[in-house]
Amino acid sequence: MRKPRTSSIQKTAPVFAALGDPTRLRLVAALCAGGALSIAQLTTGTAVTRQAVTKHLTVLADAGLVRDIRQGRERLWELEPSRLDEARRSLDAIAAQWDQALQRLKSFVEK
Amino acid sequence: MRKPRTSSIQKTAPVFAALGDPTRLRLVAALCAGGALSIAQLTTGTAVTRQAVTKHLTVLADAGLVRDIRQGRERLWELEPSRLDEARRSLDAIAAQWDQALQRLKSFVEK
DNA sequence: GATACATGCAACCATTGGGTTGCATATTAC
DNA sequence: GTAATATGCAACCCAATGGTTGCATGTATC
Repeated sequence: MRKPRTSSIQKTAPVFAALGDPTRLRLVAALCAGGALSIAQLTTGTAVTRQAVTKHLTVLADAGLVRDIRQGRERLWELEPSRLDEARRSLDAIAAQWDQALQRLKSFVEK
Repeated sequence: MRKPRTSSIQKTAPVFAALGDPTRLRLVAALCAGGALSIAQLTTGTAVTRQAVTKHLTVLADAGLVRDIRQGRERLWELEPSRLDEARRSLDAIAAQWDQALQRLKSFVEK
């Protein structure tokens, strides 16, 4: 396994940016739990408008985190498994990198 | 261990937002590798201004990811271990949640 | 004390972002 | 066909963001 270079880690910025909003994070959580959901379903119980939800969904889609499937007059949204898995791996990589830094900091304090 | 509720996961949004910028991600990576660095050090080799770097550092600081220590005429920046560890755990939690969703999606396909 | 270095502060600018409202269009359901 | 539902499109608004430049201030250094 190749040590992650800075440049590759930087490619995760868009994913982080997409997740860096409470509303979008809520949408992802809902899709995690609820499978494929329509815009209307994702809107009910929210403080924001349907249009706002739509916008957030397109942002998530641009980051490759979700995908839409047309079904009749509905537009269902679901998680994008491959990209989500990729993002998950990025998180793991960063977590590992942080772990190293934390180790280093800790050993420095104890020195 | 208590199952993560949506509300608790949403608290990680600011951290994601802070990391959702290539420049800031680069700064975090630099601090991961380089320990405590001055603003000037963090600026050299960058396309942006020293002021821009300063702004990004305050954003990271607001998210609790970095901390500054004054040393003479320099202002050194380093990772905030506790908060970083907390963020790391959040990432792990989300990753676990995603794993569940991925499992569910996969088993659905194979059904 | 004068000079160089590291940073702070403030104003300013253009773009993006999150959100809304209003109206048009497709797709069921009756 | 008509009514109801689900969504699309576009314009608009305001606040936040990422960035700059110019100048002031603190701190070493000689």
